[in-house]
Amino acid sequence: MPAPAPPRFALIDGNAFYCSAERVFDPSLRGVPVVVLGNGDGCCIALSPEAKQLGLKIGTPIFQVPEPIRKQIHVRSANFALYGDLSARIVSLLRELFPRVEVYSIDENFVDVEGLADPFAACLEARERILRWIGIPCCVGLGATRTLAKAGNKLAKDQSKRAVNAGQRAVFHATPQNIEALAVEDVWGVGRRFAARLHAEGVKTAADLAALPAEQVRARYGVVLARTRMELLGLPCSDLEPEEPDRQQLVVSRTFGRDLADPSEAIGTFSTVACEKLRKRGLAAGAVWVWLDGNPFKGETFNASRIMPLPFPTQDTSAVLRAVRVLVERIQAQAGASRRSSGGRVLFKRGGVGLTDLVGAEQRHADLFAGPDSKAERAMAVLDQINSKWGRGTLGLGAAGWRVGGARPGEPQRGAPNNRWRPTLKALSPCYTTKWSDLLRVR
DNA sequence: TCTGGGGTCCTAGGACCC
DNA sequence: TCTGGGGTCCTAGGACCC
Repeated sequence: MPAPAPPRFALIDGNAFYCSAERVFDPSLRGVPVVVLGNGDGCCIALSPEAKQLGLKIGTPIFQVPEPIRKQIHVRSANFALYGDLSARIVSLLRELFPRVEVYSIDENFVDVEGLADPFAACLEARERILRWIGIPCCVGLGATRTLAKAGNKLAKDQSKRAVNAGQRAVFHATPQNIEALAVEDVWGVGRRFAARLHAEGVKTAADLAALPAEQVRARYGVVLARTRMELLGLPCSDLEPEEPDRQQLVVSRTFGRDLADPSEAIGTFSTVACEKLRKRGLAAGAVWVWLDGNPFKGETFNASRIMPLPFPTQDTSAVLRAVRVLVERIQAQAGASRRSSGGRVLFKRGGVGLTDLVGAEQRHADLFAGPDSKAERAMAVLDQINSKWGRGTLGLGAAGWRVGGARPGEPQRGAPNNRWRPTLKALSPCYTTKWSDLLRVR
């Protein structure tokens, strides 16, 4: 058998990242089952190993967890400001150690290990530093392709779980010859649908997928999976992308705290947040869309979306809000019409705003009639400055001046009084690293 | 009572144009 | 009334990712 190709890529991934992040500043959470809940304290979105051992699954609504189990777990509301900050610290640490780093997600980074004398040792060292300096335990996968590095990462997680010497075993070099232990559904690029079809064909492991004829994969599953198969064989079809590509769209959506007959305030707030993100990235939106869904858990299957092109790509919240108001009214009219015969009305459970046809704000060509409205956009810049200094929601527009960020228990609700659509968070940890008021006190 | 949020890419089919 | 090929753009739907 030929010697496996040396690894070119490594994937460094924080273990149960949100749970580990909560543990960094709260030692009482270490060694005990920790669960982090998503929007409105709805579903479990992260589980510590101890929580997984209790049989909890990602995505389970917390109210479905049996009471005896719930008594044993420590629950936190998702605190993305904290997680994002710790993630950025990991990235800057990695940039000191490796020539190229691709930020793949909040808890995963690909790095370039090509040409290193001892890639395995380099990754072990990176893992050790992240653990010691930032406090997040990681696993590392190495491979000749990004797909193999991903596979190695999963195998490293599996073997370090059982190992006595967890540090050493948290790094795994995956090769086309040693991936038979990886279930095909755990291959990067194989989701639920493909996994079911592959199983039906008798393809159970990553090695089985790699062994399928190329044409067969191409014909039955498309080019994406065909590339995945190539990468499992050690033939690279993709490289690192150290530069973040320009966004194509920007979405803000939520499940409402309760069912709403009139979701316009909530949608207005999402629009405000979306526009803040837009300006932060130096982008302008050429079109706006809105969608609203009923509550499928109560048998309400209504859902609809509407899009509106803007006369000129804009960064101006008030221009977006004007479009959004029309779109919401149109969807409400459609919902009303669909219920007129039955005499009922539609209650909405979930909705969102999308900004699309994004362009760089500086790349827009001036248009005498359509804009940009530079006066309005300067006003937006001032608004952003004030909100970044005093906190999101300090200042807003009349049509949407209510608060979005997670208020903690006891914190007064700023903004419009009628914001009951927003779920309250019961167990939000302090923003230890991003808010002066939440700095840890040592005494 | 309470059921996550934010993205990308590919493909097929239709409209439209030459 | 019948008859063509080829290109592009757009959209909707389906698959995937974290």
